[in-house]
Amino acid sequence: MPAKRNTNASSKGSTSKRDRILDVAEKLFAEHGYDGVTLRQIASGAKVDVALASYHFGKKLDLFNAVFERRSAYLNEARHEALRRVQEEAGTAGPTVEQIIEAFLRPLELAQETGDDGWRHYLALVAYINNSPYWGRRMMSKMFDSLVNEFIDALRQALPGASDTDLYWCYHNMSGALTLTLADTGRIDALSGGLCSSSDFEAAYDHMIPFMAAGFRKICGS
Amino acid sequence: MPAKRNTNASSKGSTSKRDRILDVAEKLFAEHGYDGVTLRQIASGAKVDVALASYHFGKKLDLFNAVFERRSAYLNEARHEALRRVQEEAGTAGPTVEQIIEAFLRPLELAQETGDDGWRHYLALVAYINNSPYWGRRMMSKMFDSLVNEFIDALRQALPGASDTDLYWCYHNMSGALTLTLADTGRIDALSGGLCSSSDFEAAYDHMIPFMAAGFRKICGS
DNA sequence: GTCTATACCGTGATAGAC
DNA sequence: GTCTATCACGGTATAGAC
Repeated sequence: MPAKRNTNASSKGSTSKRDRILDVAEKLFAEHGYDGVTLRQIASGAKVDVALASYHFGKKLDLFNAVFERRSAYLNEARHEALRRVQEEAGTAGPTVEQIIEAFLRPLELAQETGDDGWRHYLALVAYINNSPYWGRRMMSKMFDSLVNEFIDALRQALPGASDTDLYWCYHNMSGALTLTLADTGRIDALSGGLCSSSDFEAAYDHMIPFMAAGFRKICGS
Repeated sequence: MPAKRNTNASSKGSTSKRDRILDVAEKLFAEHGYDGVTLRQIASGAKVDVALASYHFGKKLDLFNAVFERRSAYLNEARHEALRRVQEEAGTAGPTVEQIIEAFLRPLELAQETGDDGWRHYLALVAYINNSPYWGRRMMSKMFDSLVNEFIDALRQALPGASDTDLYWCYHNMSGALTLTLADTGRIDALSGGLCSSSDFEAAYDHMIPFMAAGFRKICGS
């Protein structure tokens, strides 16, 4: 799951300055939030002049939006496609809850494991935004509501008789667990005394998918 | 679940300036994060001079820590007590997964519903910190690991044969869902077209508790 | 001890010269 | 595209009022 341009961190010399600004901004915004990062830190990390970020993107907020939007189309497409595939395979019966959740989540794991750190940082940034009362309200719906509602539609079909409020609350639970996974805070490492690692995305999703499916069935099952 | 001093927002005139600083800082840090708030905004909101925060708390970071710590002892005690109570009621058989999770989560709902906005803001701040790669690493363990491990011990007993890695990953899922609930971002409101509200904490926990119990049983069940 | 006024000095975003 | 200047704002120290 590569981005369109070369976003491999190991080849910084060959990426355009514009892309380097986006890469560094992505990483820093993900770790420190919007206000925790200065344009000077971004410029310094990208080895460009302070003013170049403004030249390419305008205001700091515009750069923030540019980072958030850069990978969104690709990601939405990958998840949409994953859902379409399980629906096609399942035929008229429709896919199971597990299959739908798998289609919702696995593309994220794949992105995190491409070896392109950019995807890890990007998804940590999505986690930051989704969990923020300030940014979440402003930025999540435009970018993700359409895709999420596709999945909720599929779940509604797989769980006949489920009320919409139950479906949305179950989605909320899944979204929260996913958000904390994307944030990759190292918390589970400390809590478990090193037994688990928040960077072990395979383990995270392997546990998340059946866990969430069971939760959905419990609340929304017939 | 009142704080020791008067933290009712409606009686600002009667609270000490020191407490007003904590109250305003709590609210602003929860919404905008550490770097998104200036001492001047806090002072202005509390209707005190800029220098007073430094006088009482020292550096900005010390104020941040003071806010984070102010309600933690009370909260940990309430949750510890809730666990102790279900354990006592259950006797030697030990409490069920549902009872343990209920003890873990309900005290938070109660705090959010006291009518004291301070508790809502405080818990949103905990959500901000827990989901932050930067702050989560630095602040969560010291404050919450001891309590969380009590609950994990109880769950280990209620789910004999469960591996510790499974238990920790299940806890991670629950913690993520809880974190997003505490953050109170209004996301579910927009997504559901107003059908659900992230401020409807009763609905949130009523859906969360059986959902999480089912997830734990699925992953850790015998 | 509690609190305010003010000053200091570094740093931030951004505009404009080149 | 780059460099520099600007000017507001940030955290914090200090002096002293009550």
